[in-house]
Amino acid sequence: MDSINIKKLAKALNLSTSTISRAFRDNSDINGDTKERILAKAKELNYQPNHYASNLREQKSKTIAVIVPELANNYFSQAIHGIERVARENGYHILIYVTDDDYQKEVTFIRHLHNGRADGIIMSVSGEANDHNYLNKFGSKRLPLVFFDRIYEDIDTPRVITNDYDSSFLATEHLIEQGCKRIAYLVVNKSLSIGKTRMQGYIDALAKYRIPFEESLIVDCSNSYEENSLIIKEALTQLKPDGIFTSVERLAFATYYACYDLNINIPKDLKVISFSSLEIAPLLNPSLTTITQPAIEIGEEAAKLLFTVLDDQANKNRPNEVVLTSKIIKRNSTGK
Amino acid sequence: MDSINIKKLAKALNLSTSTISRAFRDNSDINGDTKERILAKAKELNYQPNHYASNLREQKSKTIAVIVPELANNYFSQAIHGIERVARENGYHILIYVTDDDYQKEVTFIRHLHNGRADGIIMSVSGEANDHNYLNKFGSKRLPLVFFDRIYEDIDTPRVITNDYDSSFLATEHLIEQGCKRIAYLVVNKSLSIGKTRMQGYIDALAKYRIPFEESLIVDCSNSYEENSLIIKEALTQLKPDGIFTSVERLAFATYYACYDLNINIPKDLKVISFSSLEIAPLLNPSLTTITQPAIEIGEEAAKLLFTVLDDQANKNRPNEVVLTSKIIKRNSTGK
DNA sequence: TTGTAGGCGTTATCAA
DNA sequence: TTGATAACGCCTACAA
Repeated sequence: MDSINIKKLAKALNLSTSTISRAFRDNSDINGDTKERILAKAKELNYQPNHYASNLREQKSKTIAVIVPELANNYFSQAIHGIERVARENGYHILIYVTDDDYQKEVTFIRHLHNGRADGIIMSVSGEANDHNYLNKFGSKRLPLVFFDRIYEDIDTPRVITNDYDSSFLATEHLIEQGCKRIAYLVVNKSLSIGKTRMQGYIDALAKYRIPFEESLIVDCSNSYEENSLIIKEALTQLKPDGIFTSVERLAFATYYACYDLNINIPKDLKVISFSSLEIAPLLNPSLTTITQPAIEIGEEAAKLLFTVLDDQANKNRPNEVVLTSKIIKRNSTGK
Repeated sequence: MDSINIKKLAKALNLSTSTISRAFRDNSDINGDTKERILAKAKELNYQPNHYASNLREQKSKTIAVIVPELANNYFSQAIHGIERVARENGYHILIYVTDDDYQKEVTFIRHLHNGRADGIIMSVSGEANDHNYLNKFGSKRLPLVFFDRIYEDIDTPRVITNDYDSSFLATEHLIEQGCKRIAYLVVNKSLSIGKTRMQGYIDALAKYRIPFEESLIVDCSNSYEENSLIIKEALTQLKPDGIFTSVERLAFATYYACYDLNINIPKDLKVISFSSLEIAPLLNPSLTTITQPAIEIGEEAAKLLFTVLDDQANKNRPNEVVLTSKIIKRNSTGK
């Protein structure tokens, strides 16, 4: 074995391992010269304290795990970017787990992470329709956990969310002001809290303008591109809406494709607004009116919140909920 | 300390720690009943072998590190998705590092990773203009490393790339066939190998059609959105190209924005083709002709290649280079 | 088939 | 200021 470790470095310098160790720690009593000598030699030999040994000894990993439903999505990649930045600044590393919206994977990941691999978890959940109680099974041993965006309301843990209700209300209102009378709401799973909250804004905005709520205009979509394509085309031809509000970005894309195929003109025949973090929304044909969530900032806030908890296990004086504000950006897809 | 470990589990079951350990390993001699009893109790008590202790003992981490220049980019998030999938299937976890195209960060990450934290590295490089030799400093202790997309040609390590030269040649040829006579090539850093390879295809295609190569039509862009906007607008007004070929996705977006501002009609006044993995290229205004790299597959191949190396340190019978094929998808931005 | 014991590389405690 | 030593939790060679 030719790899370098603290013992070899100690021998090379005629010092003890404890002295070497001290050179790498800040608060230790150590002679300045000795420290420099050690660090110089360490650099020369490419020595770095073994991470696993340190972790084992110190019982922490300086690592946080990020669990997301999907990656090929502007929102989540931006959020991860934000998390990565804050983590890095704090000397932490991030592990990425993608559930593909599979509840079982989420459970497996979370269980697994409780083996000391991570000090904390940031998660956007996948299993709202399932049993969340598995998170309580860990009791006091549960890792610090922060939710963002998609959360379990019945689990008591800090969370970063956006003002979805308000945004949905305003989005619906915007469509109404632009002349829409039959507005369909496209959602991936309406029983999920994020779908529900966003839907409530839609319902209440309709009420404000005394537009009767029609159950059939709530279109429940799936995670499959092909299925959604069929569902949306059928909705467009059967329900004949003049406005569409989609709760997630990819349903807006699917709507665009469907309209291209069906020769429906956006915005003349149909106005479209969507939750989306797509940076090139202005380049779409037509440019897409969006409710834009501050994705990077959400990631940053989630990471900061987690670090607050990590720094401060005892003291519970930390916010339990951070609410960020989304912006409606009006573009041509809802023009007159 | 209320946390569970192998000793407590052993005591709870009146067994020795070695027996417990064996229950979690596949190839060990252990009584079937005992094993079941142990696993059941482990589940009950939420016990999992401590990852850091195992790693320390076994000298491997079952973790691979992925280093990319940026995350908010369809290409890289798709590639990571592919890597994640293959890693997961092999029981590996992935750590993500984003360099923001900063060479120094790359060096720091790589150095750091050599402390045992990861068993291997998959990287798309950031520092082609800099000194790559730092990678050789590790000698035989260097972690198994696989490059994808952006590589250092002078470092001997397996790589996954696409047929960039051919694609560029065909892309340029396509523009010529569509009637372009003055084709500008937009690149982020033309001294980088990926820029160079792609540029050579462009140059050779021009030559085939006896179109004189003009140095000024190579437009060197930056990483800043604002700067690029200025550079591209100036190029459009000064050079008056009738075709633009961009070596990376975001330069195509910048070109679109510039054309909107300058009232240049794509494709009538200017035809645009770009390397891009954007799934919604058909939804752009106008729909964008792309050279689409198989990003997810690239990630998968890179991961597979790394696992080949990990499984097979001694035997050098593994491919050193995997070349995947990109597809040109013709859309309206290069229409007549 | 199960148990005992030593060591993976580090750091904290204590003594020098 | 430095050194010796024990311990973090696990795995494996060896013994029983």
